[in-house]
Amino acid sequence: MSPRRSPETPWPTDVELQILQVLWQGGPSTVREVHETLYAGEGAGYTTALKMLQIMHAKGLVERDDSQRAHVYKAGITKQRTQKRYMADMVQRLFNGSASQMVLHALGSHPPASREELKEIRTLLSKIESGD
Amino acid sequence: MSPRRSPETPWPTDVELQILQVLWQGGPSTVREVHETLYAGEGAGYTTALKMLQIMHAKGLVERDDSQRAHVYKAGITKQRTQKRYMADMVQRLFNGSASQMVLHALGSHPPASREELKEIRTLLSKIESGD
DNA sequence: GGCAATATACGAAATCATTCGTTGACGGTG
DNA sequence: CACCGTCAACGAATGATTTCGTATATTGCC
Repeated sequence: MSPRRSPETPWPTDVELQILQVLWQGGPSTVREVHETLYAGEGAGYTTALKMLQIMHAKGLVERDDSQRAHVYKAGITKQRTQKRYMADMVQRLFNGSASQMVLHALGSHPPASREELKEIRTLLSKIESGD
Repeated sequence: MSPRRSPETPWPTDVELQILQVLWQGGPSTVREVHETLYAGEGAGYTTALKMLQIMHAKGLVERDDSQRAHVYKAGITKQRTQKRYMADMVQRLFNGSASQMVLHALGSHPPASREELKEIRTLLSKIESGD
């Protein structure tokens, strides 16, 4: 009956997050594509990317289509959900659970560049203020 | 000429961050105090806390007064600066450098509880809008 | 069929974070 | 002085992450 309780994917590590970014950005990709995008020329070798994707598959962080010879991997968790998860964790661990404190920090350190962004934030604030 | 380039402290790990929280919260503390606060009854043993503080001292994450038998440790980095650093990193790695996107996420997932917080955010927005 | 290119799979090394056990020093109390 | 509790120091075990080398399978092509 509960709406959608995923089996709780583990936290992506740093490298895993980089790979997820590639998949979020470029969509389902082969190992080669991920490797080219992430380590173009420099960086880790092909088998490293392969191993990482295999590990991530075992963890449920990516899904795999192995119907072709070159398996195709796609993100197993959405960018949205991951962002939310990291945010919640950071709020808890670093801002004593106060999202507002974090927002103030964010706006103070990295003020929004565009007028549209400011407007978006104001709109959301109003929505919250009016009781959602 | 550059204003104040600290020798770039390494990122605190999870456990290290917990310890820093204790020091930020309770001020300079002995190993015993940190241990009691963090692992009261449950959790890691005393020597683990000691070892962690020694490691953190070697990394420059904490400072130490060893003039007494029970050494006194205090945070070597401020909470403010650490918050800012984590934020910047997260914005870069998870929000494509857009702080606004992160703010929207934060406000969407964890709306501010109090009216004061909302007001604070609005005030900061105005300040930003008026060209700082 | 045999070869070259490209793929997956697997195991192992290197590094780091975390935890603990043990040792030796210090300090107060009887 | 001898004892007991507390302390710092150190080394080592464990587990996770990341990297790579090697083995093996598949495909297309001559």
